[in-house]
Amino acid sequence: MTSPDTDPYTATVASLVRIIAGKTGYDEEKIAWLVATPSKPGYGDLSVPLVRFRRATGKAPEELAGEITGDPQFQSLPVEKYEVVNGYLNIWLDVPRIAGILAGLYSKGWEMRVPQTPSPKRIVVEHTSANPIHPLHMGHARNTSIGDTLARLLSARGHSVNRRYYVDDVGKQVAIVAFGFEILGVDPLEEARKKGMKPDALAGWVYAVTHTILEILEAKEKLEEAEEAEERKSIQEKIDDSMNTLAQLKSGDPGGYFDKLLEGIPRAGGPSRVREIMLRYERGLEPEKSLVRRIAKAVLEGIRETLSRLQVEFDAWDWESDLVWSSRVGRLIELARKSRFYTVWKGAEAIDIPRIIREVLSRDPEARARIRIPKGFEIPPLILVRSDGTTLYTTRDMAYTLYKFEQFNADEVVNVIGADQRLAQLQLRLALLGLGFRREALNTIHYDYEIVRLPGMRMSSRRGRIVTLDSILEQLKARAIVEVEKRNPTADKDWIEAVAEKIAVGAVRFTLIRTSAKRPVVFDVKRAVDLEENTGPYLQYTYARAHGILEKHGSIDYGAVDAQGCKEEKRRSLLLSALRFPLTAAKAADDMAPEDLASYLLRLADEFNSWYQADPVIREPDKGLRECKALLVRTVMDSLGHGLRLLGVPVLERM
RNA sequence: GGGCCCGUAGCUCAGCCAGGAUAGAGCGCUGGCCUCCUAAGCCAGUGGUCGGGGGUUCAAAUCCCCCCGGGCCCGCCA
Repeated sequence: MTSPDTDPYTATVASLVRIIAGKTGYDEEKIAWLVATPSKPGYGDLSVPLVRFRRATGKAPEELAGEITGDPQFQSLPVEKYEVVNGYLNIWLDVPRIAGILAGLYSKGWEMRVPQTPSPKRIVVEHTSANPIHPLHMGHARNTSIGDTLARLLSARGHSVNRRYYVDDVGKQVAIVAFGFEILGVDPLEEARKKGMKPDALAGWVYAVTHTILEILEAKEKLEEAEEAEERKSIQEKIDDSMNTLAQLKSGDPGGYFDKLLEGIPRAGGPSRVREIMLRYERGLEPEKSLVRRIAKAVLEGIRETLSRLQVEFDAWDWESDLVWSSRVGRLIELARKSRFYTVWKGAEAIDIPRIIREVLSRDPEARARIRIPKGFEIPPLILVRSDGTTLYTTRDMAYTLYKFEQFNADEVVNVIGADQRLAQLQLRLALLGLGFRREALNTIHYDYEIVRLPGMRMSSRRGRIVTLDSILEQLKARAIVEVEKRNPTADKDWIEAVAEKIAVGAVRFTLIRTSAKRPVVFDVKRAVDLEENTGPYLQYTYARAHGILEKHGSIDYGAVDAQGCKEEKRRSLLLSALRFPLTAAKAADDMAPEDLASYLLRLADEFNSWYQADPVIREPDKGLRECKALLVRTVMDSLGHGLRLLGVPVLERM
């Protein structure tokens, strides 16, 4: 755990933890977290809750404290003093000694980094995977921010990470946009360029209009068949609602498309043509094959452009249709048919999930622990194939899960998918378990996150009622430009714009990462556009401030550092806080909890800003003390910089 | 009906998994700080029956049970 390039604080914690683990038998990782986070200042820099170990060890707090502090290893640690109070062993570190060691490391070109995991794995992180029918909205942005940040954290921790985007081009939604463009008779990429739009934005509109018109046509058919007044009334209400949506969509017509769609959709067969496109595409038949692919590709181009603004990149783009055409899905279905869990349910081919639970899961304690099923929770059989022979999403997703393991020779596959798909993901893992893919089933992790809502409503791409990520970025950027100009009146336009762009990106990514994934967020544009405290830009600003100080100060003379300067209360506390970065980042990676890193960085920035106000660096007359303070700034800056990079928040040297 | 998630200051959220030392930030509100390293900042003040009720424990925001409120899921959709 401790390598020669570990900073002295992290190394000290590691040693102390080892000592305690030896005396108590507790897990090192759990102790590290307890010890390194005293609840309040005044309780030491490290704090050992002795009472907690009483149950396991039977040792009285004073006795255990004596054993720990009497250990020869403990005596060699940079400890200034310690005391036993209220069942705690509170330890004050010898911060000047730590600062001295740190200065020595820096002078030799040392770089701070996240401690490497003792058990590196090969991990696939699949995220975003938005359907290629519309631009990314804030819901996708949460997925993207979480997924990309997880990938960065895991990779920094020493795992091999593979980032994949699943292009879901098989299915009804894509067929609907394709139908729309077929009627318009235009190429989405060319047409979007002509209208000065992004192709995904154009497609999103075409999708919403086509979908709504189809909905109305289908409802009208039902209305004719319906006999009861009650039923007729409810159908009529739905139609009225859709008509309203349609009217709103019409006002966003990029130019002469609306009427063409309105007339063309019924004439071309409406819903039946959509079904036909779907069927023929899944079989890889022309011209539908080229039509659908061309549109999906155009939309992806728009999506990719947005993603690159967010500094998100993928190692692979996996087309769902390729899995079907290459008969991977077919082979999986064949395998299922031979399985003893194959069944027919509601007249369709299916996998008997309840039986897998009874006969496999309940006899496999490890599997039961990894695939947790709520007690009393009924999971229905999983239907594999539609009556018309086309496949279902979950079936294809099973084939895809296996594909991901295979492609990267992965130990673990993390799927960043909304919490609304929990049941489907559970079914998928159980089905894989039943088909004999135990390793894959147990190592597929559904990293679920809650939806993003708009104040008072849920986003709906079917109705074109979404807040696109692009529009949020633009609004943020516009605000940021004003702020940057204010502070840099003489700077040139390009520089200002580039900085504002990074501020916008930082603001979006940070807001989406800082609250835990389990909490539903209401996305308030006004609040998101705020650039003040507790935001990404606040952290960027703090980093830039630290950078500015060091720039003015010039290169640090590490040999001249007066380490005793770090005895002063604010300085010693700030140095230790900054040095908590490696442990914090490692824990955030292991827990897959980016929000923990986010709140650590905010606390560090707060502490730095507070100190900055009170204790001048450059104007410090005493040379040794000045270098000591510069070392402090350097350490804070490194922690902030590394932290921001892990969160995908762009680092700015000036803003 | 069943299941999962959430409920902490007026608002947005940490803390809960691994129970312990006076429950923390930010926004808001009140008052102060730029001849001085970026005021996107700092300082001081304001503000909490930790949804409610039981239980376990020397100790509960944290663990267990019940209830209430909100969201989501239970499709030959994805």
